[in-house]
Amino acid sequence: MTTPVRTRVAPSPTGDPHVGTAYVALANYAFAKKHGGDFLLRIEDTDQARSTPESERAILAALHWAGLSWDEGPDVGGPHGPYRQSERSAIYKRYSDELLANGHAFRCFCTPERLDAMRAAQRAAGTPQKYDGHCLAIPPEESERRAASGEPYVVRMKVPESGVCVVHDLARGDVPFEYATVDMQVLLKSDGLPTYHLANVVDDHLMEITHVIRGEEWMSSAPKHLLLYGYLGWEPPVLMHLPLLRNPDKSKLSKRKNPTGILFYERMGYLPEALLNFLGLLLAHAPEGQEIFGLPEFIERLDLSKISLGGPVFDIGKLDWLNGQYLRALSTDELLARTMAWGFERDRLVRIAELAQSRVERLSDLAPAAGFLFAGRLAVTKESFAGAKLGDDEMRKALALAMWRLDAERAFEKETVERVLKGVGETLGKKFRDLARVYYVAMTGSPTSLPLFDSMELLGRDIVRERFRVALAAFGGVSGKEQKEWQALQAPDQTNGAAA
RNA sequence: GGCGCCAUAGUCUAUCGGUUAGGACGCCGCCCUUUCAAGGCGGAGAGACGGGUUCAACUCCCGUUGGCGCUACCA
Repeated sequence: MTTPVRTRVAPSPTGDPHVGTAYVALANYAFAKKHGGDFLLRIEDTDQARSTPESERAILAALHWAGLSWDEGPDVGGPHGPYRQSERSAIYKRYSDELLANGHAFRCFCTPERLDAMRAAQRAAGTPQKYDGHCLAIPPEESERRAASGEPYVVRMKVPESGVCVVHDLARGDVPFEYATVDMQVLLKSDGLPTYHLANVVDDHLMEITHVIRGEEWMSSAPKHLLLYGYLGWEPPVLMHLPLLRNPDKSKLSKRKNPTGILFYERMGYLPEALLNFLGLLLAHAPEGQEIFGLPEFIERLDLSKISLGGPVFDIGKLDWLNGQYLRALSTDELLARTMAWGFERDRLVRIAELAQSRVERLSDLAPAAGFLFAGRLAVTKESFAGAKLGDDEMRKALALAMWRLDAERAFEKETVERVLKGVGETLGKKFRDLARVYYVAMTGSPTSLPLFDSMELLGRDIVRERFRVALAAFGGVSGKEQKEWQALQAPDQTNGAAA
């Protein structure tokens, strides 16, 4: 081993921490450790519109909760920083300029409208959809002049017109791609920030990443990346594409069909070591039995070149079994300590007691009244909703809109919940009073319970989302068509005072 | 549509030319047990299809079908 192995996970902070991120992180972490190398975490926040600091914090916290740690990263620092791409703009610009100067890239002044029209025409003609090279013909001087005059442009990479790019994948072997099918990817957006492709290649090189282990969705951009390494005169890392986690119906794991948030599993009461073990099972399987193992053993048995390439279904049933095994292996003291830390902290108990106090007549009433706050999924059926003043479709709509709109909120305090739920009432033209019963049943399992908004805050976003999903499923779910129609329903205007 | 990846039971997988195709989850049954779990024991259940290559194919090759991904100034 001449150069030390270095791997990384590079999440984009655009949403809730995803189990897929933990899966990729685990593979990278274990691979690096197996070879005595370093694992680092980099934040890919070049999408200004969608990236948020809250999401970044949540992702780091969730990965730490899962039991993963990194040698370098935005929170722990390191010699190759900064580890947040938004803080590295000048670096990308420099290489973009170099590519421009070398003639490996060119400025493209095409408007979004022209590109749309171009794609529409290509679709109609049935030809491959890719950039047509319109701005390739612009002479360098003119390109310079137009850029200097302030005309908006992007930088695109050039791609050979013919020939084949062979991608060496650690698990799949050689995968050939015709250059003719590779698009002239945008490297630098008109806002001056890089796209994933440029930032990724530059950072992986500068951070001395030796093995890029990432999701299979990147497979088809590998030729672009390899081309960039070549243009920049750099040695490309070893590539390895991991199969994607799937829903039970084999589609790519999505939160519409499944809980995908790491924090959901935490709130459901899964142990991090069980979740990691479960993910590890999808990456390295023991020939004979022995499915329960910790990180050290996992590192030892991992062999990415032998990984099973079919996308594995994220089988929650198996996770349940595994988690049960871990729970039973705990001493009673440990089990109790873990349970207390998980959902019975004193502060939380105090809040619950405050909510319940006016509703109890005996001390024995308290635990039953608050039970739903300590449960995971509720056993609600369509019958649970009987007695509401709304029709089935109205209830489904009320449930679905609340779920989607809550998803879109950054915060999850009771005020947020109240505003959103009441807003749904306005949208539907219903008194919130009539909607409330539906929400009570979905959230607490009963039409009468502790105050709704406080309870939802206490439950937390992940459990709330799952309860909405379960309630909706009890009604048969929402069709794709309905989803489109309903999401188009105007949310109450924030300017009309509701937010004040 | 184009390009690419993938294909063993419902699910996760072992096998790397010669096996009664092994294990785990789930399911079913039995045992244990005041119930229910847990635990123990047992059972049902798989090589997508069609061609090759070979003495021999789940395993290698080709095709078909199916699933998935990519096809953005998102990652």
